[in-house]
Amino acid sequence: MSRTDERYNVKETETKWQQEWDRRDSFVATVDSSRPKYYVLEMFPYPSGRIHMGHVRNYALGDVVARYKRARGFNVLHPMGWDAFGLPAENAAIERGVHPAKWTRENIAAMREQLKSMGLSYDWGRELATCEPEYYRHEQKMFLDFLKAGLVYRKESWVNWDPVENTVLANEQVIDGRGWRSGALVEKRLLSQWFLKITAFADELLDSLKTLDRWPDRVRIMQENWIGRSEGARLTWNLKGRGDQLEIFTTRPDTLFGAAFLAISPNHPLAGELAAGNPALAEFIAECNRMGTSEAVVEAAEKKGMDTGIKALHPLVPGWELPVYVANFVLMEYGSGAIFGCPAHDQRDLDFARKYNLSVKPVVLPEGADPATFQIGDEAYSGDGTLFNSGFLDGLDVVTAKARANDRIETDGLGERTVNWRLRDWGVSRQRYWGCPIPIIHCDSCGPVPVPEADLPVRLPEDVSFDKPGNPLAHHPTWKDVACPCCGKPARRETDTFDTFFESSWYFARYCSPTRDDVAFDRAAADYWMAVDQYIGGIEHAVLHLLYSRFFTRALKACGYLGVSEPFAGLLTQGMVCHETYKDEAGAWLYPDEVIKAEAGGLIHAQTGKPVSLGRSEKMSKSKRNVVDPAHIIATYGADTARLFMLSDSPPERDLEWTEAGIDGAWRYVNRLWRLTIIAADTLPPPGSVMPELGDAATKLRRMTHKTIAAVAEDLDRFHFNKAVARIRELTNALGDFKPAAAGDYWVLRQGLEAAALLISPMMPHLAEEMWAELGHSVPVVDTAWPLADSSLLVEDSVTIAVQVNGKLRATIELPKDCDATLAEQTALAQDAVITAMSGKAPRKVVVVPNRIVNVVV
RNA sequence: GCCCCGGUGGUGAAAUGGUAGACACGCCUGACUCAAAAUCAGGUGCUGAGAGGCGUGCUGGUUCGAGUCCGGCCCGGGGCACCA
Repeated sequence: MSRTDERYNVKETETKWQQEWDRRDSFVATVDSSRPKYYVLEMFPYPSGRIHMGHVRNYALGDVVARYKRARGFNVLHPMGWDAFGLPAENAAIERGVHPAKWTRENIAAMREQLKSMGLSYDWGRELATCEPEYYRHEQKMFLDFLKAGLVYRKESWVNWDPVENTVLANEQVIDGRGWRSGALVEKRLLSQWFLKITAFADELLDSLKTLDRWPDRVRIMQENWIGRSEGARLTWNLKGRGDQLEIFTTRPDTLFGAAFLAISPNHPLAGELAAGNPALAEFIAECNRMGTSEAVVEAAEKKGMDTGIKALHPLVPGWELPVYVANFVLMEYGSGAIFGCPAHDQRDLDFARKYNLSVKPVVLPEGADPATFQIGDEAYSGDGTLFNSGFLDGLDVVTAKARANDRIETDGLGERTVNWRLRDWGVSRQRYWGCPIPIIHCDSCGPVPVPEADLPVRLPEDVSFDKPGNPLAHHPTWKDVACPCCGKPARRETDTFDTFFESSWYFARYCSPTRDDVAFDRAAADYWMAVDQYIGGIEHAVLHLLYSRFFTRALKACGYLGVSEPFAGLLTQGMVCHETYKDEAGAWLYPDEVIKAEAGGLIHAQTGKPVSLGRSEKMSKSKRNVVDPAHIIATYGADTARLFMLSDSPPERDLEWTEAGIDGAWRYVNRLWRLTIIAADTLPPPGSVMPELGDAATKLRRMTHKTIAAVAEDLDRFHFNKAVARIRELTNALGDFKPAAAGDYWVLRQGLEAAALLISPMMPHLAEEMWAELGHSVPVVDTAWPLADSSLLVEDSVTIAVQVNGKLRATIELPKDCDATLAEQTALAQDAVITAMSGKAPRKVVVVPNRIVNVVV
């Protein structure tokens, strides 16, 4: 059998190199202050049972960065672990009777094996799982330290309550206002819960966004909007016939003379008080409270209100009385839970005013409008203009009017300027079992008391049952019974656990010293490795996870744990992996491998032969069955093929469409590179031999090789992985077309193949190793430096310049690089096509952009 | 509802305001083969016989020149604080 008939044995090759990297400890990271460090991190997975294509994409991206930086001489830290607490484990326990701990640990074991088959360059010695006491003991300590530092407090807050299951529901478990399992109408309930003072860092979290110059702009904008700093005023209104007052927050004090009503949140204390003597109002508030706690639901609901009958007295105009409404769109969490409405200049207020027949008085006149006739129709006017109908504010622009109104509010003692934040403190209590126990003991005499540090960790008991609804920790027979650490009397443990965002807010730092039992972080290791140089994960985490981590890092710094403020210096957000959807005649979703193409065209069911309808491409999800199992793809085509496809077609930020054709194409490329290598291997001069004299074709190929080396590095530096792959494919095509004859040809061919192997190695590490070995190298790619381009081979001496007439392309001309503009202009004007297009007219203007374009304007 | 992002050939996509469609998939034609697969060679935005014309979701603007910048809209996606 000739070598050209040899098949690339994927399984054998991939296993062989994975074992070899393992044997060499290639990816074990150690602190080495003599080398520049580079910390690459992909968002760790929730151990749901099997890896999905989203994981494959995320980890393929991370591995390219890790291997590339490694080859470029960085001391790379690239760890992996498990975000192992969470609701799905409890759902599995309820639905299938498996203990969350068992379910989670088995899932981790299965997924670890799947990840290992991908050939990722992880330092597996640093693996962690957040559900183990060795991990969560440290966050219990952190919580107690935050408590000491004044960053923790307790307050009442609303939860979704399922009255049938007697359980708190997550927002995703509330569907159309009903519990997902019970179907019962959900109620809001107040519970006493623990909060972290993220708002103490609001200013800093906002300002520091500016320093995160390697984050996508859109993520920074989203965080900025989420934090939501707004300048305005607190303003007190007297209530007619009552001794008390109502405090509102407004960002538009300039529109005070256009006020039509006041509105308070259904959860405002005043609303509660009034409801006591007003059954209709009580029912309205109850209706609002049936909406659940989700802001999306509240905001999307029809805007409704109810007049309380109370009148508020306008603070600037004596005798002016305004109605006070309870309105479902006013959030108790924002500002003071009360607003004034100016319908003319706020769309939501306008809709409300039209609905309840309230007056609409414009007070800001757009430029050019006539004050005598200007009216508000269906659209509120929120732009700039000149104040009118506004007493002492008349004639001012909006910015000045705001300042003047605020001055008046302050001098008259009606209120004061204030900065309000949309950001709310982080409620971390969860009434769940599968999470980290909150290290607090409740004593009737002493109140909430921290668990003494010597008693940490508070371990999650594993002998629990899920037979009864509610939190198993709460009805465990003995676990919660303890003596009060202060007074020794019988007391109860806190049965709430932490929000699982708690664990993911510091795991990145734990990787620096994952085996230290005594402390969360070895300070020297954390100082060396932190911050994460490149963090990679889904855009869905743009706000919450990333903001909590930024806050947590600051809180840890304040408590002396760490030296950095920002955890992630660089961020890459990847798009989703999508697939077409299929339905059978009955409308049931079908898996892609149940569907085949019919000979007559169209799609049919593989078994039944019945027609299948094709739906649009959507994010892969179990519920729609449009999933492809990575394990199956890796077993069939190998990890390199799967990785290449993930990287080659779409840019990382964009959604990726998974197709059979795409994976086939990647597979063919793997074989093509392999064949190219083995056919040539025996004919080439030995590695490292001196360059012979080169002919024209060889010189051309050599230039292309060097250009590719330069371009790929540039593409990888900017995470343009798809372009890097395209360039390597171009080089591959050139190598395939090249017919070597002279000694120099073979030398250049070797150089080209070696470059191809090294350049593709971050994407397809196994194939690259195999090619490299075939080319006669004994030191593996993993220990070989990244190739460098010879810059003298990158410059061209001539360029193709486009010639336009009135912006339309009419010709292209070949000219020496950086040639004189006059030469470019004259050559352009001499072109037949240009002369024709000018149809005898004289050029009015000629725009010459050196080395690019000549545009003749006639 | 609010915030953010995206929309370019049959498909995934390239393109510092400067030749739209690099690279690939698919398809078509040919070579090899008894045949198929694989492989190799050529073609492939739409339209037109051709010269040419038209083309980056729609619409208006800025510019010598717009996929790229600005305004308005349509469609799709992410997030909205207890999914992770």
